[in-house]
Amino acid sequence: MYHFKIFTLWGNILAVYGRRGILSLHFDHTGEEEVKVKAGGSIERIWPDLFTALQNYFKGKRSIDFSRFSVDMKEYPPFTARVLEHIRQIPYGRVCSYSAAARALGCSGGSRAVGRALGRNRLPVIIPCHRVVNQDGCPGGFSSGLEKKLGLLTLEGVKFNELGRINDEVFISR
DNA sequence: TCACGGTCCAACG
DNA sequence: CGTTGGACCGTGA
Repeated sequence: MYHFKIFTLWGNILAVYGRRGILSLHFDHTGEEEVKVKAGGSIERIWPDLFTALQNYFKGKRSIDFSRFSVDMKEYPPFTARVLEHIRQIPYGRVCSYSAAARALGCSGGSRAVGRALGRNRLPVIIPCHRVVNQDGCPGGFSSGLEKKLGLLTLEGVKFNELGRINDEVFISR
């Protein structure tokens, strides 16, 4: 298992990387770990790319796409993994509701289960769980702090109307 | 089994 | 519109 630190406008991020792909991202990382990149693995080809993608993303560069990075989902329970893989397809600056995601996975009525699954996401931004919101356009919850969710959505240009809701056209499905 | 969520819906006022 | 109570579903203990 490798790990390395990434410097962004939103602070330091620690990325943990295994043989199969990225395992987790940790925000607000203030530790002093050295960047560890062992020779011979595939990581040194991947990480400069991830490094710049994240830097550009937090600079506010539009439509940054993280789908080319391989992620390791082996540790997630089956439904959770399916939820995470599914919501990975939500494009930059768009959103979808918890219930629509549940429905798409053949689990209509499982909106709370979807929320619970998203709360276990160890790969924020790369797996954009902040793009899943309540059906009525309200932001919904975020286990690591709602301010972060609002910040990420705002960074992507998502606007909230006077009632604090996201308008219809931003949704890919409801 | 049971309790717990990043929810949803209908029924109020 | 805002609030409230109950129902729904996957996990982990």
